[in-house]
Parts: sequence; C-alpha cells; structure tokens
Amino acid sequence: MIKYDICETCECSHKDKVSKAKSEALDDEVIYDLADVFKVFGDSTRIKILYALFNQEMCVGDLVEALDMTQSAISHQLRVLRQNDLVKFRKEGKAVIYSLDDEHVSILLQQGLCHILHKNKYGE
Amino acid sequence: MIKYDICETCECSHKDKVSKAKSEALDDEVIYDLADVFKVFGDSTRIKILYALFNQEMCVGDLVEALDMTQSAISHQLRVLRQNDLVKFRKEGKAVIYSLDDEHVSILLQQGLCHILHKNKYGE
DNA sequence: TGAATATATGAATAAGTGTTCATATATCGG
DNA sequence: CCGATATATGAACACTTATTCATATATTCA
Repeated sequence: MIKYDICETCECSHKDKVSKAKSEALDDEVIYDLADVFKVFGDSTRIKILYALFNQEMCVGDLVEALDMTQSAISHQLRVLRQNDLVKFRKEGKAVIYSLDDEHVSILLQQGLCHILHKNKYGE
Repeated sequence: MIKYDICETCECSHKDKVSKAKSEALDDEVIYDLADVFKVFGDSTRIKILYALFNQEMCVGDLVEALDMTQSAISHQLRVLRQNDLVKFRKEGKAVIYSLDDEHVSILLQQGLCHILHKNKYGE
C-alpha cells in the first residue's frame, strides 16, 4: 500500500488530516448502527409505510390497502421496522395497530424530505 | 385480494384511514428519491467517509489511509456520494479534495447519530 | 517525452435484500 | 371446537450492491 505522508504537489497537511480523522472517528459499533438505521429508511416500501404512519396510526390491513401491496410484503417490512425500533404496535382484537416509535423517526423523515426538496427538482 | 372496508372487531375507521393515507401520500418520485438518499447513507464505508469529511475536507489518499481501505473501494464509494450530491470536490494538482456538499448532509448525519444515541446503548 | 503519483472505472464475484408463495399462528363469533 | 379473519413467517428466487483486481486517465516533474 502506498503511503501518502508527504506530498509536495498540494498543500494539504496529510499527516495532520489523517491522524485527526483517525482520532475523531466514531466507534465501529456506532458506525454500523448508524448505517443500519439509514439502511432501514432506504427502501421505498418502508418509506411509504413510515410516511403513512407519520400522519396516523394504522393497522396492517389498512396499510395493505393504502399502499396496494400484498399483506405478506407489508408484514415483512413491518417486521424490519419493528426490529429497528422505528415503529411500535398494540393489539386490538385481531388487528395489530402500528405507529411511529418516537419523534426521532419523524424528524429523520422530515430532514430527508427537506434535503431532497432543497434540490428544487420538484417545486414551482 | 381481501378487502378490509368493514371491520367490526376493532374501532379503527378503516375507510377513513385508508383514504386519508392515499390522499396524503407523497408522489412516487419523491418516495424513490427519499429512499435513495437514505440508501446512500446506509453503508458503513460511506458513513465513515461522510463523517471524516464532516470534520474536514480531505483528498482521496487521505481517506484511503484514514479508513484503512483500498483506493479502489474508496473511489467507488466517492462516486456514489458524488452522484447523489452528498459531496463536492475540487482538483488541486494531482489530488482531488472532497468535502460535504451542503449542510443538509451534516444535519442528516447528526440526526441519525442523535437517533441511535438516544437509545442509550452507548452512553454514560 | 517518459516515469511516477493520484484518482477513476469496468468487470467479476460474493453477499445482501425485497417480494412472492405457501403456510403458520392468533383471535373472535357461533 | 370450528370456521373466518388478521397477521406473521420461512423458503425460494430475482435483483441489487460492495469489494477486489486489473487497468485507464490525468497531472506533475525531470
């Protein structure tokens, strides 16, 4: 592996930057958890579910009809959302009613929206 | 496909909820763009790169050494970040120096961090 | 121009992921 | 208990994706 300790062609102080980056790096565990959270948001079906639940709590059957997908597909994705603590649920008779777990989820959703809308591809 | 228009066993007003969800749903294009942005954040290598650039601008070689990965792997991921407008770059001699594209990126990073730290797995 | 450095990229492969299909579990009414 | 409804889940398959290897492009210096 080539070393980049010295470089005369640009003024970046490589050693400084590299050691700064290394010392300030996040723990691997944090990195993986962070990537995992974003990974869960990174699927259109799950985004649709989360956005629907952002507006109101809904049972599985409602989501199936609202998103026009199979019950199995919705259920599988709800499991992913559950396992990552992005949604919570309660049982009411035969129905299982889902809602967003905490406000962090809606904040992330909103920030994501804000980010893409800022690129003014859609507006005006 | 089974219809869930009427349900006597729980008090959720399904028709209302379903039609509300349908009418308030985001455009498909927005959904896919949103999922794509999160997808880009959803990889540990890219998170490491973004977090390093969150603290300071860096050239490719610096990132290679700081993250202890091959130049090719870093370069491929920088391309993904570039194509999704999460990083910008300038050339300086032979070096290409990368930095975060706008503050939306750091806000999303911070919100993600905030979300996982809030689950107090790591703290105190 | 030629050698060396810095970065980018195409192809291939291995690992991961979302949906479907079939089936299982759970709850309620009769 | 039995049938119907509501949800969950395992296996299989198609598709995507991250890394590696080899190589290409670009820039600087002699």
